[in-house]
Amino acid sequence: MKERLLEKVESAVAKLLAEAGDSGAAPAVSLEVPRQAEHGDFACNAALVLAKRLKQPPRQIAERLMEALASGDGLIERMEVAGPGFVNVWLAEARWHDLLTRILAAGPEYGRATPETKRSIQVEFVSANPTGPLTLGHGRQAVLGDCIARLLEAVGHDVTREYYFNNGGRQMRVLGESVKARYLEALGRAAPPRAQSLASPDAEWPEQIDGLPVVFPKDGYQGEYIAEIAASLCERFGDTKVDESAEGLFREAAETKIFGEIQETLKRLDIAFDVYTNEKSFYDDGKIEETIAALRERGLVYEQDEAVWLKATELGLDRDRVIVKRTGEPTYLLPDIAYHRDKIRRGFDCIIDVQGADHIEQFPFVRDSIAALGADPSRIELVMHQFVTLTQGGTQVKQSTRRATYVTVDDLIADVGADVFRFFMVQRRAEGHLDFDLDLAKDTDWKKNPAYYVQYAHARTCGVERKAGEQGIALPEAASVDASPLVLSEELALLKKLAEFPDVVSDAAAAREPHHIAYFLREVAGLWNPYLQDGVHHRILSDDPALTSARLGMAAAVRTVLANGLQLLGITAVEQM
RNA sequence: GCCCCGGUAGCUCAGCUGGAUAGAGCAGCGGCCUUCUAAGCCGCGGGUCGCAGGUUCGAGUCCUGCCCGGGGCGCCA
Repeated sequence: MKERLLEKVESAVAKLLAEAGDSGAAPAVSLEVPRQAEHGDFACNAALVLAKRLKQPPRQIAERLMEALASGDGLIERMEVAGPGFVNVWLAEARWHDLLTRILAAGPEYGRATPETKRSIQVEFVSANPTGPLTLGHGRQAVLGDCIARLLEAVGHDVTREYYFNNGGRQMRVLGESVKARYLEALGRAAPPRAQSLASPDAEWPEQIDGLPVVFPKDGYQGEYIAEIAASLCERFGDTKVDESAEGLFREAAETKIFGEIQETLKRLDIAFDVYTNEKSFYDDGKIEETIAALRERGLVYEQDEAVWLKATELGLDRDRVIVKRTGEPTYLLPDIAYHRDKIRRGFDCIIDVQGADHIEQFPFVRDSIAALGADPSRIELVMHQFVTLTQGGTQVKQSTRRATYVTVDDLIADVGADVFRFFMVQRRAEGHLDFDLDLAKDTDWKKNPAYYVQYAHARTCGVERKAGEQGIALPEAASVDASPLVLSEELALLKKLAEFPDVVSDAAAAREPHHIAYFLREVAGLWNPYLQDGVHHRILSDDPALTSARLGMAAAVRTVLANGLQLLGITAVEQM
């Protein structure tokens, strides 16, 4: 519909340019759905864009554009020149009625697209190290990354979801030490540090308490889950592992257990990764050495203060960075460069890193380093997101990662369910802070909850269709539905809204911004729920068979769009509530 | 001090890569509705789009400077 109109506009523009003897490339013109319905179904800015090229007042060009657009093909109902030189266009009602057939025929495919060039895209997200349960920040990233992946799939690309985690560094060593300390404490071989010592990094830290050594690391993981892992080791092994190193059994036991739980959490959110990559593998297969050698060959590496540095200033960055510490252990940066190099080599056309605001500083170093090693940096994108705050009863809920007194993704899923969780996490644009309103999310009467509002619109539609079935009314076939009885303004408004869906999807995919889908669905539900509710002025199931059939067709079209949109957000399109 | 992200209605936020009179939900107030599934409809109030310049036919949107909030600036990840 819009495409047909756009084609007409483009050829009209070409005609005007040709008449003016201008053989240059035609400028990009847009067709927008105006904010106000009085401005037509579409507003075209072509005359404004052309004004300079043709050296004529925009309104005058708009008049000529209208003449060029006028033809008897039944697409356009009427046009007007408005404002500074917009051409407002109203399409013939019958064209909107055609749309209904198209939506019903497309079904689950409506809104999906086939790209001009199919690309292979990797989306890396979550990537939390297995040191504890997923936090709300991870939860936001999980939903964001998965929705971006779903959008890219919907517009026809090959998508790989990947999770990268670090299981080699200091963090994991501290994890092992924390578990071992709790193990020894459980066996009475060590004393737990005092609460006030744990509360603050500056607090006093006695080496012994009541004659027992304090072995818990100062920056150890304080969460209850650590003690639970230790307790299960006690149960399995008794005191036979007191001499085992923290690096070995304890670290591995913790990693296995915690990573398993993270995967369970992701499963609850209906998120499945295709590939898990860990840092250790790059040590094992020599990619770390290879990367450092390549950087060295490019003259980007030097040694100073017994450490190995990356000469990032030579790449135009603001400072150099250590890539191998004095201890001989690489920093996080080096494996990250090796990892991204590996991604490029795996042949993805596009690599999308989804990262939290605390990680973004790292990105230019990685990107510019692998660019220096010959990779095309335009193939790597960063999608950044800000943190999540939790509000309950009008005040912020305090989160402390250090003390492990934070609300986890699992906690919230248990409270509000995966569907509401996903909706709330994806409904804001990523660059902004996200305020998770717990009261709203778990509102039991569901009056204000936007997630339920959309789901309900879908369920309610299914309800009407069920009722039609009970009354022996056949649901219309896509090919045979006659939508012409749909003449009410609210019905046409709905059809026009549904027509926007494919554009909304492709724009959201191109911008990597799934929140547009959430807003769009809210708008559709905002038109549809009132329509259904007002069963006095317009009932779907009426005495008039033609009208009933048309309205059932519209209901099916709305249901289709809601279901397809919810699918893009990974939210269940429930049939009954 | 430097870098990144925000600042739009009482609150939480959209604003489609520069378009017309800046929108939604919630909260408040006043009416109506009782239904195909409850969560419905209409109206009202509420805004110097952080501030000041600039770019142009046109700026919430782009540029510059400043103010406020968050995050970062490690031989942590």
